[in-house]
Amino acid sequence: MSRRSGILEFAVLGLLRESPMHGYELRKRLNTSLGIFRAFSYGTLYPCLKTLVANGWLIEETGGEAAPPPASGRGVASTSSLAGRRAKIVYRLTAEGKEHFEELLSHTGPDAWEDEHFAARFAFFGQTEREVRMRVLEGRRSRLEERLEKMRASLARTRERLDDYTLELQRHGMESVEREVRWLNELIESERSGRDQRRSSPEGSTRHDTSGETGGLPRNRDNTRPDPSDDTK
Amino acid sequence: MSRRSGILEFAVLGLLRESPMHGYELRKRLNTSLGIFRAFSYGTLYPCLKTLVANGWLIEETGGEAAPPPASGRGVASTSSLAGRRAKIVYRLTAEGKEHFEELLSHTGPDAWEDEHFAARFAFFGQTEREVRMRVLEGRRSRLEERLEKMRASLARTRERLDDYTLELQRHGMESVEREVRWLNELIESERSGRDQRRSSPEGSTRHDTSGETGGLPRNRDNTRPDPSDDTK
DNA sequence: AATTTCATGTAATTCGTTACATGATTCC
DNA sequence: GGAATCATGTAACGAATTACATGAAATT
Repeated sequence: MSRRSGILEFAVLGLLRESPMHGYELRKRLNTSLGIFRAFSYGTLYPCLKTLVANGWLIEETGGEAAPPPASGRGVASTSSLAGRRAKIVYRLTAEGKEHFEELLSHTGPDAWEDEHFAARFAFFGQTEREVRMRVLEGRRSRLEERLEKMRASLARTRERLDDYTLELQRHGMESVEREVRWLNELIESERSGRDQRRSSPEGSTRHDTSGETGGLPRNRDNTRPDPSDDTK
Repeated sequence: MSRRSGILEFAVLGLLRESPMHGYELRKRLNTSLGIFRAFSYGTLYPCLKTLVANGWLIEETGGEAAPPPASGRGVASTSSLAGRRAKIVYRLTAEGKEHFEELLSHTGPDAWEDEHFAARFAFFGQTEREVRMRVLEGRRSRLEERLEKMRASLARTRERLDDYTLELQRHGMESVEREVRWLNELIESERSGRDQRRSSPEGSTRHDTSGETGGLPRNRDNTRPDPSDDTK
């Protein structure tokens, strides 16, 4: 069976949906373009790709002609077409894969509000139905509000017994969560007022500049860990 | 050898240093008092405790293995069945354990600036030498600044190709990191001004006033609340 | 009396990393 | 021709979770 990672599977499917890629590039996109994801290692990625192929969500397209059974008629010639470099194994989403991804997109389990999961969901909001986006945002918010409740309670209970540093750490942690809640509030407000009803095409952006004041933070801790095989190094 | 979790080991040692406890309580402290820690499960905690005992850093104190262990005379031994009642096991730090913990406290490897590790270190700053605190805070800060650099680069590189949501996620992530940097700056400033408040000779007596932080951390506000139980699950 | 909370554990499983191998291509 | 980077994998291990199993104490 292939109860693979969930988040990795989801992200891979989502990225490949935009365009076919080989493993190496995929990993880079995972770490940079979707900055939220922690750096998955090849030891994780490649086996996952195999599983996805085995499930029929992906097919491999080898660029090399050495293989006699290239069954599927693919028009992608080994050279020329792809900007200068030629990859060994290009993964492409199958129809079933696409279907599976859509299904994952619309399925909102209570998993979807957890830190990493939420970030992954959010990263593909461009492909997500508005209704689902709402559910995810609101789910996340109430998850955080729960968390806040506990933190407040704990703080009240232990206030006297702790030293300044511990207290400060808790205070800071709580503030972070509060910020994320505010951020979510703004996003939800945006969705409601119908900011952009988008479709999957990456069109121009209505960016408000990066110095915007939409305080808060989703990706709290554990983002990227140092990685031996890290890019941009 | 037991290259156990590192952070769990560290936290357990640190908590037990303050006072002996049994496993169940330990876990609660891990989740609440030191709110930063993700909720370790019993499946993680108990085996870890065993390892620590095996290493000689802890000893188990069962209700008293001699004959009459009931502590305060109570309905003991009602279970006619032998084997003694299943007693609480209180763990106490041994001298070696204490020594080991001090060693961990003063050792600053590049691990120490990683997210979870850092939080654990910070939580025990009360027991930590000022000099070491400085190293950890500054190490953490430069780790984050590195991170920011990468994020900025990535953002600049991909700005055009991404949709609004992805961009927003990245923006938000960056802001979070920036915010933590500012926090660290304040803390570092506090440490600096807290040191040698009175008549500072660079050396002199190395009194460590672990409790009365003259520098003063940013104070926090009141949150009074009663509260029933809590448990992260 | 029944339920909840306290308390301790184990086995199987999931998720992911490190370290190791290998080779092709590009840049200097 | 040698280094760096691109590219793909595997085996061994690591850390932590879940689900299971047990039982005592306190509450209702």
